[in-house]
Amino acid sequence: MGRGKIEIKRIENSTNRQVTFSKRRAGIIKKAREIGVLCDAEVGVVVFSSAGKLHDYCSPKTTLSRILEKYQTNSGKILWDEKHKSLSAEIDRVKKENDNMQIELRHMKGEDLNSLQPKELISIEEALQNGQTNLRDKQMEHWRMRRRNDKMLEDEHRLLAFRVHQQDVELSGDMRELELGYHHNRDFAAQMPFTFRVQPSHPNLQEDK
Amino acid sequence: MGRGKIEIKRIENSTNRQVTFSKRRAGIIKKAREIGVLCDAEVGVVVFSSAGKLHDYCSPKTTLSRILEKYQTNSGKILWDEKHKSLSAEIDRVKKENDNMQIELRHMKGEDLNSLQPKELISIEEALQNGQTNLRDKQMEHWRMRRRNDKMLEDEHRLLAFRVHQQDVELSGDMRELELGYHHNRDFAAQMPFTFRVQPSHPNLQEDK
DNA sequence: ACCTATTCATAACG
DNA sequence: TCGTTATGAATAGGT
Repeated sequence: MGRGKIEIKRIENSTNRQVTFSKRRAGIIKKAREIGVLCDAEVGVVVFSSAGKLHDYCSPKTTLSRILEKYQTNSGKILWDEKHKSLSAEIDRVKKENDNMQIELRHMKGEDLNSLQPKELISIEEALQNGQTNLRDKQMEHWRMRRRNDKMLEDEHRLLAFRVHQQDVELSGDMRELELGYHHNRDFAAQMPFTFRVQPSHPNLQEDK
Repeated sequence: MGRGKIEIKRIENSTNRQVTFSKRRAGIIKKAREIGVLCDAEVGVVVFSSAGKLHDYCSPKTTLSRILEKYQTNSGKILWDEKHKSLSAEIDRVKKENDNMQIELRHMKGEDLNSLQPKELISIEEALQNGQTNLRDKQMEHWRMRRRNDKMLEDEHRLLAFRVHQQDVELSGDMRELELGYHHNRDFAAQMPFTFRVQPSHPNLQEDK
């Protein structure tokens, strides 16, 4: 049907194939709808284009799930049971993995050791030792980083304190200059060392709490 | 298409309906097959007649199960029955449990510690310490038990050695008694203390090898 | 099931 | 993707 007869074989021209797909898909779904109405049938259609795009139809008053459930009941055939099996197998697999890990974890915590051989105990001991070593390294790292941060903070505080002090002095210098006509070439450097010795726990420089 | 146009509404005549169903069903399935070949598509069709009879088609090189699985993946729609849902939920649950355990286990082994806070590191440290304590207790217990077993074995060996010696003496006594007419009331007790001091590694008392 | 007049679906093209 | 159209396919009604 069409301007020429066509052979039923894969259409190589991709554009043509796509067009034909659209038209025929619409045709099938129309037919499905019609048979549903005319013959009071339940119909479900699922089509994937070669590009993987999904199209489906399902007669009204029902759902694909229900149709498939009915399919399963009526055909008595697999469909879901296969899926059931694979799901169950998956559960078993994961649970087993789970059990093994649980056992290992218990052993690491020093539980359920009664059934173990001395050799096995030794390998656990090694694992624990190893874990502890790694852990301590990490803690040391944290500690160092923290100290470094503290140090930087401390330095920063000193700098800030110095600047604040510098401004104070400058201001009061200006004030006096204004009020009393003082010269402003006072020696700030003389006051620097003092200010520069702010302690880490300087009460006036509280951090976020 | 036919000798007259028909309205798309339920065919009341049951015979007609049945005939039309058969014809159109065949038509749909033919079309499904054709679109599968022409357009390289995957197609699944399920039809129930009003009488409840099942008919289906599925493009070759696949199965309805697989198509439906793909359907579920692509549409996000759920066409699972309750049993599947619960199985899937179970899988998710167990997998999550699994992941958590894996993480804990890694931590115990001193791996993947970078993301942890010092506080968390400390609790892991405690767990490791605890595990080690328990483990050492158990090892100590093994050690003690082994010592105890050795001791018992040793005692048993002494006893056996004594009995063997006793029999030797008894036999040789009998022999002499037979051969030389000796009396058999010799004092075995005098030899007991000596025999009783068999060393643990007594060369003459090899166990099963 | 088969037949066939008729309607429908659609291939090719714009 | 959409509209048109010539043509082959599907099928309603009858046997």
